Amino acid sequence: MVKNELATDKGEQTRKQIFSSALELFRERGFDATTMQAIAAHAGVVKSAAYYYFPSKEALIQAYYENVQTAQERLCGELFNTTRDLKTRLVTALHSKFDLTKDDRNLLGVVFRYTGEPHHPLSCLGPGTAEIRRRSTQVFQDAIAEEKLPQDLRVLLPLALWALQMGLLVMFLYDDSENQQRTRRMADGALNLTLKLLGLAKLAILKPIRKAVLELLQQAELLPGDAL
Amino acid sequence: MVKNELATDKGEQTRKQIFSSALELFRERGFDATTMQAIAAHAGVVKSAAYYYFPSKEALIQAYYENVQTAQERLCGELFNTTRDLKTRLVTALHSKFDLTKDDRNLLGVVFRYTGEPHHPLSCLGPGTAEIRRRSTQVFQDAIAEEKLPQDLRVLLPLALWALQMGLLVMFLYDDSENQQRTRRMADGALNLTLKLLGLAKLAILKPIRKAVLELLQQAELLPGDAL
DNA sequence: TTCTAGATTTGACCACGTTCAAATAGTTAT
DNA sequence: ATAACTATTTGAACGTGGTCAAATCTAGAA
Repeated sequence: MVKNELATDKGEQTRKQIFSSALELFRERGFDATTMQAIAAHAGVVKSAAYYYFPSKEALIQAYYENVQTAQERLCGELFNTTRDLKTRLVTALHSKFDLTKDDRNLLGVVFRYTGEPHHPLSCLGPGTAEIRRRSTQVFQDAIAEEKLPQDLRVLLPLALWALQMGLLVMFLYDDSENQQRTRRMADGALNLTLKLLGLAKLAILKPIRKAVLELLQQAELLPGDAL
Repeated sequence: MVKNELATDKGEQTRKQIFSSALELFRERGFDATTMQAIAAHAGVVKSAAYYYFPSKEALIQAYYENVQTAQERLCGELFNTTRDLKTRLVTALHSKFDLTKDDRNLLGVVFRYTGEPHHPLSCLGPGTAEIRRRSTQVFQDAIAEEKLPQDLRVLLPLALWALQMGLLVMFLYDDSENQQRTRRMADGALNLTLKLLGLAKLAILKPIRKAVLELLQQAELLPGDAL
């Protein structure tokens, strides 16, 4: 995302210093209460050095989220190699993101800051974040890869699951129940429901519904490329 | 929301001046490019006067959104008095918000800025905005008021429609099609689908699904008070 | 070694959102 | 009219995110 092009070894070190200082301070004091000056000082550099590596304070959060995504891919990748059970796969896909971020909910919230501003480079639905969105969706695509499914569902499901995850993530941020049990139960419930509906999807009576949904999403340009 | 308690007449005038100056400049230059200094100057006061009436720059957007909400309530209220047709009512409820904000999409986006930060006073899902959320939901409650519906749906539907509206609003912000046709078609399609599903809801085979959904939302504390 | 081009680091600086204590205007009671 | 109290207005100041041109460092070529 930022300065990930080839950099000098020393540069890479500095970048890591700044990043981990930022994380530490964000966790300790919260995002807004942490100044770039403090981050830089903690990393042993001057403020403008931080801006050499990260274009903005929020970009540090973006980098954090990319790390989380990478970790999720690793976790899920391992599990997908060892079990073929669809439900286990999906449950893991969802819960892994919760597990990875449960202690950083205040950081995570910042990811959503520019949701409503399409032109902002960090808009979580904008073109600037398309790649990480693709990766996020890919996890679900991998999760259902082994299933026998009609082609349309093969496209639709990962998208729907990604959307579900986004929604649950917001819920996760607001969830004040112990260890966010509420959100986790919701995730499980939503998955069960999805699987149940998946079983029902072939029913004749639901055929027109399913077709209608698909057409709707198609004309909304939500299906193929990266409209959203 | 802000300083709506009794104020002097002159104070009220000043407040209006500042608010309309803000709107004008936001529309002209965009939210971020407009400085509080500029707003105040345009309103003929000094910068800190603006802060006497609005606690932050974003609070001006909040005030804008409240105005939109009020306008929607008026529009829908009128229509609900003249037609009993459910679809017309729901279509109006959705489209009115689009119509009212179509020229202010860049302003509208700011409303979502603190979606991921529950403790921020302007978090669009937080306690600080509960009242406007209630009003927003009330419109849909009014829209379906005349229908014969089981009690659970009477609670569930307005909530679902409010959520639909929020989702569509985000889509609306990203929609670069002429006059946001795409989002509008999506809204109509989603409504059709909802009505179709409503017709199907009594079907025996769907009974367990419906029950499952309800239980899920219940345990997520999404139904009654203002958990979210 | 010296030169050069690029990567990195620096400190000075700016713009803007926000705060605040003090000044002023308005209103009400005596 | 005066005093007392509140609502409003003001200007000065602060902190922070971000920019920039210049300085320094690094590594390879001559």
